[in-house]
Amino acid sequence: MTDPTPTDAVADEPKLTKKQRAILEAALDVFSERGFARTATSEIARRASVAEGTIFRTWRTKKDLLIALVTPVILKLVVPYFIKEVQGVAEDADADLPTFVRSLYRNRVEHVVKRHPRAVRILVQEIAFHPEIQELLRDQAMDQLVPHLLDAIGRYQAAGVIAEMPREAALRLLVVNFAGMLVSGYFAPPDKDVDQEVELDRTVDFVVKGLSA
Amino acid sequence: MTDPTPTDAVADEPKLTKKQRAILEAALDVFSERGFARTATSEIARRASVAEGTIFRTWRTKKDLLIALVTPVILKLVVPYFIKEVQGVAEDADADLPTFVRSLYRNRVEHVVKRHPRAVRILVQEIAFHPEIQELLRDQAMDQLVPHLLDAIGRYQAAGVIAEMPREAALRLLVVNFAGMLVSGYFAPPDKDVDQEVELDRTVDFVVKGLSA
Amino acid sequence: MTDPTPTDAVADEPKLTKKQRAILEAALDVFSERGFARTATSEIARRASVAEGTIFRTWRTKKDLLIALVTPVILKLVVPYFIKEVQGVAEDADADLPTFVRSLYRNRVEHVVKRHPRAVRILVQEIAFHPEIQELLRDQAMDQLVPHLLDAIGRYQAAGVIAEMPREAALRLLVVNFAGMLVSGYFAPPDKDVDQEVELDRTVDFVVKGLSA
Amino acid sequence: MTDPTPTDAVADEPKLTKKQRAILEAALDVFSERGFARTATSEIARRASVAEGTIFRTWRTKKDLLIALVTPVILKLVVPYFIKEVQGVAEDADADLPTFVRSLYRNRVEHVVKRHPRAVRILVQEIAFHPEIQELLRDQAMDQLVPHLLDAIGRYQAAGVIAEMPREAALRLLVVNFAGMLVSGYFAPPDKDVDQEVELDRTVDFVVKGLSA
DNA sequence: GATGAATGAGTTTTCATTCAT
DNA sequence: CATGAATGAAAACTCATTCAT
Repeated sequence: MTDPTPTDAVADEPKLTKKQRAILEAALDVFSERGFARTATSEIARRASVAEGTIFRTWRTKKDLLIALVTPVILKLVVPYFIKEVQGVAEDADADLPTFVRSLYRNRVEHVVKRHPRAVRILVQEIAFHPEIQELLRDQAMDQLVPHLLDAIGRYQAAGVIAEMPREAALRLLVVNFAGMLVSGYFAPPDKDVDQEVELDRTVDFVVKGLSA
Repeated sequence: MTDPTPTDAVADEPKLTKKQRAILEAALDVFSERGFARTATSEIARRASVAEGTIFRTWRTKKDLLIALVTPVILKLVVPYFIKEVQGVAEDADADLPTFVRSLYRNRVEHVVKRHPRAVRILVQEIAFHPEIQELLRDQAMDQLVPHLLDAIGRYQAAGVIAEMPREAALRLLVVNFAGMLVSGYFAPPDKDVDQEVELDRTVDFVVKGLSA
Repeated sequence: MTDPTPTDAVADEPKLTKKQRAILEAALDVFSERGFARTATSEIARRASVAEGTIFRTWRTKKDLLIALVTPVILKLVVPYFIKEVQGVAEDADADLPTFVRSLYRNRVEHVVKRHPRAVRILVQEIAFHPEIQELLRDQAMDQLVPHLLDAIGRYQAAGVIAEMPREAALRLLVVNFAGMLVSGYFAPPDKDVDQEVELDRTVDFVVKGLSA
Repeated sequence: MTDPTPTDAVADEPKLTKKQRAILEAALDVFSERGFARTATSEIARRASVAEGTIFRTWRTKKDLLIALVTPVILKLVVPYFIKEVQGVAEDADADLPTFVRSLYRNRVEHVVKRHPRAVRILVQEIAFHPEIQELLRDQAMDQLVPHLLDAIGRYQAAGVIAEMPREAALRLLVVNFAGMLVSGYFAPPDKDVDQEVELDRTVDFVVKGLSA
């Protein structure tokens, strides 16, 4: 909405020179295309039209560059839009499950995945190999987002809308189907929004029915 | 059940010397731990207690070794046990959806994922970067498995057991939740089978309800 | 005695801005700690709280900075206090050897080594690799100090106080034991002046006896 | 005497290929000429007529190469010939001080410094900057050689041959003048053995007189 | 004068692959 | 078949120096 060109928000970062921004932008491209380990810093420099040494003035190692790309996405994945949703549900006891799930999914998709598709891809690919990133995600996402979602699930179970099962199990199903929606986006060519809208509806419908008591 | 030591079936391969087997076994370990691109062939040689050059007598390049690891899993993912299931359904029109989904999931889990966990992990990580593997998966899995599954889905829709939606959409939901089950296994510590059994039941239940008309 | 804070006399240099002084001071630290070749100019800038480029406004190269540090010490090592001593001996034929050696050692120690310990250390470490510095030392020290000392030794030999041997050999023994005194100061912890005083006496005694006829 | 070509005993090392030996030999040259930090591994490779990567197959880092050069010298500096000397003195209470000092100096010179001049030079230059080497020298030399020498000094003091002073002070004078002898060898061109023989005699004479009661 | 971003040549190190033994 | 020393191309990173602001 604010940003009409859905792009990885390299532009967000403050106090970066043009060249530094170009480096981030290039790294985003190459890391997501070829993977972190397969990418040479010389390639990044080439694409950013920058001397190779320039990269290392700002980021001391190649890995620092990776983390600089991935950290803002992790933060955005969780923090800003989240509060409203769950609080909305918390305050409005009537908010029904489909609305909750749809707004949860849609916000993540619109604010994170559509804007930072390359960074999300890098995150998914590299998280298995970088303890620092795992930690970051755990600290940020797990300790912030997860408790709130578990609470919400608990409330829906109390209201008889979600079937009896460990709340963690329900959360897993919720998350997996969200991830599946995204991943299918990677495989399918990035065509019309219509499709994605329909896909969103269908997935929400599926999840709500699947969880129902 | 059949195989008491659930291990990646390096042993299955015929006509391999001890050293070759050791190399495959070591590569399986290291590739799955550190990723293909991050793994040095010298490390594989070290773990296999083999000279560095020995690897290249059997596999001309490092990539050949990767493909040698991943190919059998792709084949096993699809071919042998599959036929019965879907044919069973095909012949027995009464076979209900829960039974179908459960047997589908369970077979995959037991015959592929439990036996070849490292190879599956490598496959998931590397498929994005290796056209050869993508092609292999497409040729084998997609052209074999997918049509059968789409047929089955179509039959269930005709019988009113699965809601109206593109069969591909239903397939995606089916697959994503299967994958989600596995992935959660990677994160959670590999504890008791009971849990996994319960998880399987729950997932099957969820999927069946979610797909229901 | 004259200078209560025994420090490398960066402060002596005239016409230097605060920043320039800070740079010299920082370079003195780092060069003596890590050696010239191992020291990055950026590290000097950091320690001097100065921009990286600032160093090169005053000294065109890193090597110029080294020479700027080392030159004054070389000059002080020789010129100012020396005249009196040897001239005293020259005029006062009665001056005995112990007094001569003691005053020679003490002056060097007090006026050079105590005040410029880091610069002396740098000089010792780097002289082997920089022809410019060797030349400087030869021009200044060798051509000034050495002839005077050889003369004095000759006089003591004529007076029968120093044994027959080439004057250069006697000079070497004199210098080596002076250097040894200093070097042992580097190894031992820098404790009380008393010790050093005793060490001085002992070394003088040793040298005088050793040289005696 | 035993070894007609006084060379750094790279040849001593067992189980090294020709190329590995060439690398050590080249490193010995370049390190001693230009200093460790100023030497590029590419230069070593060039002089050894070897690919740069070859260096790192045997020594994991440039520093490992340095230590490989310096370690044997440290060991030889202390261990093998030492026993006889001091034990000779221990058993033969009549052994006079000049004989002891001369044999001590001569053995070190002949077995270490003449054979490993470049390695000794490297050792002297680099020891200040490498804790590993300091430790090695402390462990080997200090804990082995020093106590024995202090004992010997004590005995000579008891016999009234060495003046009263802390035994450590006498040791320092002994060592410093030994080192001075060597160092002067570095400055003077390496000419005839005769000179060095005379120099040795003179230094021994000087030290013995200097230490005398 | 001062700054610090930028450079690019150079440095150490890695590693898949080859090949003589 | 197996070995492991050797290669060389490429990788990540360093750093003295320049120059626009």
